[in-house]
Amino acid sequence: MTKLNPDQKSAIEHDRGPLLVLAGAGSGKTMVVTHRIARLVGRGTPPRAILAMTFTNKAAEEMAVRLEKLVGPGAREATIGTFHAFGLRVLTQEARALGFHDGRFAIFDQADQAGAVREILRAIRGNRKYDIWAILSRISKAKNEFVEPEQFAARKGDEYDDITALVYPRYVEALRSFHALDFDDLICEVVRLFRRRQDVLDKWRERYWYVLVDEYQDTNHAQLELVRLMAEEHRNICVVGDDDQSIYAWRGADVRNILDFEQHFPGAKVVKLQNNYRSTDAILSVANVVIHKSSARRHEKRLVATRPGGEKTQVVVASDPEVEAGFIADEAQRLINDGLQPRNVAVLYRSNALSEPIETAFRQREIPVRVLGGTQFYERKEVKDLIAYLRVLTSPRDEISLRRIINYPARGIGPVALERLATHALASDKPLWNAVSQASSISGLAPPAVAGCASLAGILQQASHRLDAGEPAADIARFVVHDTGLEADIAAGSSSSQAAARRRGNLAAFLRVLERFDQSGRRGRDALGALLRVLSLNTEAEEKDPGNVVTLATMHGTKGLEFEVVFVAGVEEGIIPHARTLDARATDVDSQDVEEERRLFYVAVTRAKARLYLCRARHRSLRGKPAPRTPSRFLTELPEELFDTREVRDATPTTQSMMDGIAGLLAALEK
DNA sequence: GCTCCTTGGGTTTTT
DNA sequence: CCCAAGGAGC
Repeated sequence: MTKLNPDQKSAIEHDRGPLLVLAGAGSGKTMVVTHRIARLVGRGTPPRAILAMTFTNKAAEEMAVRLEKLVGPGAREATIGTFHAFGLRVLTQEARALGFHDGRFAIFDQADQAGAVREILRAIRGNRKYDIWAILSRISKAKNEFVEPEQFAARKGDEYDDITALVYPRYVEALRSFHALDFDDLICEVVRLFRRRQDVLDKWRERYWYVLVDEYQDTNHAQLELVRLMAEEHRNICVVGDDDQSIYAWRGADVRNILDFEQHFPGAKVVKLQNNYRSTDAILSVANVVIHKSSARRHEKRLVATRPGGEKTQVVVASDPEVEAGFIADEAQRLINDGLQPRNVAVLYRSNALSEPIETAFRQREIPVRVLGGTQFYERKEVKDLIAYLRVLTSPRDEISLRRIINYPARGIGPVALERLATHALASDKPLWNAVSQASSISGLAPPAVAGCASLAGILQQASHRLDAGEPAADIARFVVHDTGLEADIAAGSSSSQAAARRRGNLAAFLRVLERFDQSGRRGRDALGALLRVLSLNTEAEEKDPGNVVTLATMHGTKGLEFEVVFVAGVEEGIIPHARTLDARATDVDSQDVEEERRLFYVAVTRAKARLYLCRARHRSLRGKPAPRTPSRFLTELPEELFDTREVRDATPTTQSMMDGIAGLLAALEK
């Protein structure tokens, strides 16, 4: 795509001052961003003065690679990364200004956050069971809007707001005492720091002359504030995004950021990229119908196809998910046999739980696939367990990690003993870890618990000495895995030898990550702690070269990607739109959620360049119970002339021969 | 008091 | 189908 259209040109050549690029799907967005940076560099801006923030690691990676192709190795001087990575970078460098004088803080992922809330709920002794995620989502929303616990409590709300008002202050306090930051803090704490320390803010402002934000529609309020602080002086802020692809409101994203950009940054230039270079007209017609039925407030725009004609969309109705998966794999196989590259095929679904039959169907046919997302590598239990041990080493105040491993593998420290340790820690105003390492001097602990504490403390202290002595992290991790009995527990605790092998494989993969870290020559507690923090942002597994394989992914997971052929599976009411957005009883819904589902479907449709299949099953078992399924409203809304429908039924030999048998019987009767 | 086993309840998307 | 709370043995 060497020829630029006038809109692309004006976005690239815009010089100074705020710029909003409304980049429709497939309109050459990444090209515009990278060319714009390249042009700045070409005209004398040093790459290190450029800050480009994205939303996902994948997008950052993509941008960095493409920029390097344009401007050469100098591009590496530019700061390109996710908002959270940038936040971590600032907080790490400014650790002293933050009160983490030793720099030994942990980053809490969602599981850790949930653990903290669970502890708090237990302490409150609520007689009711609460949905922890609903509470966390409210806390997160409040944090991102800089609503302090007191202000939150002063507001009136529903029952979940009430319980959140109780949990929120304790949650903030808990994280502080654990020396931990959650994902939201990585942004919010930077904003707070910049607001309170003009000198620090000035330093970072001077460093970055130009600020770019990709996928701007996905930013939340705190991110807007960060962008404002970084850019309000020189006002060289360029944001790129598409409100029609805003699909992260559930995570706090506020689409008003992109809708109101011109108010936030007066005098902004606005460029709309509406030429679509990706999809055929046939596919784009479907996309346009989907998005124009939206009732949400949007920037008015209409994608115009540059590829006329094209194959009609196929709507596929299968009897059940296995048949659906079988059809998709067979059809993919057929297209691949006709010369299509596997890497040009993707299968998209609403939630990871739907991937299983599809993955199985591809594997049965020996078509190579990669499954994006799913249980993230660093969230697998065995990996998290080992990480928890290492986090206790590098950040001993991280009580959530300590609680995770204090009695795993089992070493005699049961709930009662743990409670006693915690009480003792609280009374002496010391971290829980101190209580564990001095368990023998705590009265009222059962002998097995004392022994367990001694064993745990012994292992960790030995590991700690080795760490300080400069031993490689991988060796220390191997020591921990072996001496704690983690290794033995994997063998004993797995349901099958296959499962055990897989878990061992995950551990081995994590050890390889540590080995690579060791090879970089970095040693010691603080270096390992820094690695663990970076890893917690790096949720993608370590596969940089996927090879020539079919992609299986959630609709969220493929934003920004494109494929010749796209299958969307499970286009059923209750899946897309998801039941949770339709169910009034759900604790977190509002009416905008269905519109977000629509945009999500739109994102899925616009991934396809040449062929689009929208598949659904008539029956699907959810949670073990089989249930009849109806087509998604996004399907029934489509005018009939835009697609062809085909029905696929189970074609297993038994069914087939039964049909043959009946046909034969009928034929005989005819005579 | 701890561990194991059973039971029962709950499942979106991701930095 | 997988994790978290509850009940019986050591």
